[in-house]
Amino acid sequence: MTAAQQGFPERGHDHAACLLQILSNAEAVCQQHEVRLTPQRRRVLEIVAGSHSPLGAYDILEQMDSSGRRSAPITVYRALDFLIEQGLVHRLTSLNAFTACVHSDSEHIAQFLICRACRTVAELKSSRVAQTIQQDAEHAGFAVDQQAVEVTGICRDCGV
Amino acid sequence: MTAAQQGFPERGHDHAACLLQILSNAEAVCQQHEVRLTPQRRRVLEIVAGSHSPLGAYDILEQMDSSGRRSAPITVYRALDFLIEQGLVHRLTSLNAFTACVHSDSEHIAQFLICRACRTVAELKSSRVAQTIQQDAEHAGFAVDQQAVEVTGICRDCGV
DNA sequence: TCAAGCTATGTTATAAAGTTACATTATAGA
DNA sequence: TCTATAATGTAACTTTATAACATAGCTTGA
Repeated sequence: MTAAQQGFPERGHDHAACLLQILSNAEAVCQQHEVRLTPQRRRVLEIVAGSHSPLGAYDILEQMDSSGRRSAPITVYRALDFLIEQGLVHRLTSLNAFTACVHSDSEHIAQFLICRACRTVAELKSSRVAQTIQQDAEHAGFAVDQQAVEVTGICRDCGV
Repeated sequence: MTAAQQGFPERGHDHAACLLQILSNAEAVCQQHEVRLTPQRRRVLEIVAGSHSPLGAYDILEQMDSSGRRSAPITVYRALDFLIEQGLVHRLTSLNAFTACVHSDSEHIAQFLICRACRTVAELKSSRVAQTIQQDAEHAGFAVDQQAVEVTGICRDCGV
């Protein structure tokens, strides 16, 4: 398991390596799902994965125009929709921002820890949390589809 | 405990009564906190509490202009900020919408069950969920400030 | 191989959600 | 009643997201 896969990334870890891993994983996932990781979608994933803090759609858009030509917002949103569908990117509703999934090699329900000091986001991936929500919701007669758990606070590196 | 206080509201329950309860509770809370529940803030709370499904800021805005004069969005956002601060209203980030708190007489961390069929929202108010998140986050070295748990699915009334 | 159908992208305009900055009015306490 | 603070008004604007329709690009089977 690499640094990126568990809790907060270590400061100064080899991010180029973890980016490569995310991309090669994405290739595999798309092949398995029989969908196309087009250059555009790949580019958006690269940009999102290149940042430890979540990016807004318009932040991504800015980084898209390499050749001076500006893409339209819809282009980014379409790519993001695709990536989210494949489980390669998560949307953080409380921030209106997007972050690359670093566990996409295995099924899971993620929770997000958002540090309000350094803006870094980690996936908690606690099955206890997921199960507790599932059970308590069920007990209230509610059939769960989707869980969105976003926790704001201060990460280890920023706290003291 | 009234219908509004536990799980999903019963269909056809006396909503006028539970609205009154929310408002009288709001009066009490504001008195206790030594803050002012002005007519404007009270009006916004009334509108939000009058709907079982969460309302967007602009939905509230529409219902504000009684005398034909239209208020500016900022008016609604300011009132909402106040109400959220006092714990009288919650914001559902995944919907960009607002809902009146039906438990504001006691401190709690809420989770939200959002029915995607009838759009109704219930507060789960599970301390197990809150504690599990707290513990697992702590274990990852994360100091929690705020939890946002929004669960989408199908409520008892809509599921068969 | 080429045409038909589907998938992806381009283009333009617009909707929806939220904020900034500054002026004015109301309220409470000295 | 004066003053400081809190609340509201007003206008413009930013940010986030989607709609509608046109074009291009793959792919698959006759």
